[in-house]
Amino acid sequence: MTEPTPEQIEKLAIAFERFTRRFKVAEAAAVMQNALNALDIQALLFIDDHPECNLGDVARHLQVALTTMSSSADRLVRRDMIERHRPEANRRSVALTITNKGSQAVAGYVDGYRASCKAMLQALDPVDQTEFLRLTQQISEYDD
Amino acid sequence: MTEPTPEQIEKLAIAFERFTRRFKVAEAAAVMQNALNALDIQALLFIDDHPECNLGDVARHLQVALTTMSSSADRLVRRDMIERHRPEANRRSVALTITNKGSQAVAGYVDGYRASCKAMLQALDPVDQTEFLRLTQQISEYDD
DNA sequence: AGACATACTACGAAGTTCGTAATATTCAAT
DNA sequence: ATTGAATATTACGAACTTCGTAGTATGTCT
Repeated sequence: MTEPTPEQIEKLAIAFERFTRRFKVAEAAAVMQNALNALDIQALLFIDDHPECNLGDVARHLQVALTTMSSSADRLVRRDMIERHRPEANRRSVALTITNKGSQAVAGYVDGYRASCKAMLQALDPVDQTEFLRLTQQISEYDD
Repeated sequence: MTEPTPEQIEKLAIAFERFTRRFKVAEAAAVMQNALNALDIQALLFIDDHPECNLGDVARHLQVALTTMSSSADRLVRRDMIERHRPEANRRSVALTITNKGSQAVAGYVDGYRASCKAMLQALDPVDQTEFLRLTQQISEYDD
């Protein structure tokens, strides 16, 4: 692994700052659409991916206090996005599952995210598209 | 300008999700360090880039209500990160300038951001580094 | 059964956002 | 020079979010 030059890092920082703005805008739009805040959306995405997970799991993943997650769950339940229920196996915990309405919200968010990804790829010609994809994957798999 | 395939989009979405997490963590760390919230940090970055700017400029750029920006400026002034003063040219407005302490906070944030960029580039060999940089710049310049 | 750990909820304090209204200043006519 | 409208910000308060403390219910271990 060779050290990237400061100039390269600088250029990447500028470019990255610019194209991640697109994603922030997309996320903000998703927030507006369902009147959910950023935390609640992230929680919903996690619950969608981890059915029957409990509050502690989500709080740990999102690095917020347990009570904060409890409030978030309250809001999501109130909006019919998720359901709480006590599993017989361990009745101290709550199992969180997504509802149809919650799934739709997730789908909406994911669509927005994909649209941003698509817009990025469309800036490139086909050869560069596959090249960019390869490099991006390599970076995402490289765990320091 | 060819349509990317759904598979490509899907793969990019997954990879992108993963490597942007690094930036979120870096930003969260910056927030912790100075006990500033995300809005205040973004405001500080803008003020650093636009000395003598006024509240409206910042509010418009960050897409928040003017009153929200006023509160943010209160907090930044209270923490000695910026200074407000009334320019003689137009005494209705306030000119915002960064202080030494504010500059240090910006430098800390920028360092964190660059470190993330560097970590990304280090996942690639030198040839791919320049290639990735080229593609990233091309995307950031497209449709702006 | 008792002691302790686990998983969550209730409540309240502190902080953030933003709408409404008020203030100060500038500009443009009259 | 004065009035009126436009501009730029601040004061205030309502609604909401986060999180710490304390409490409840359940599980585990001896």
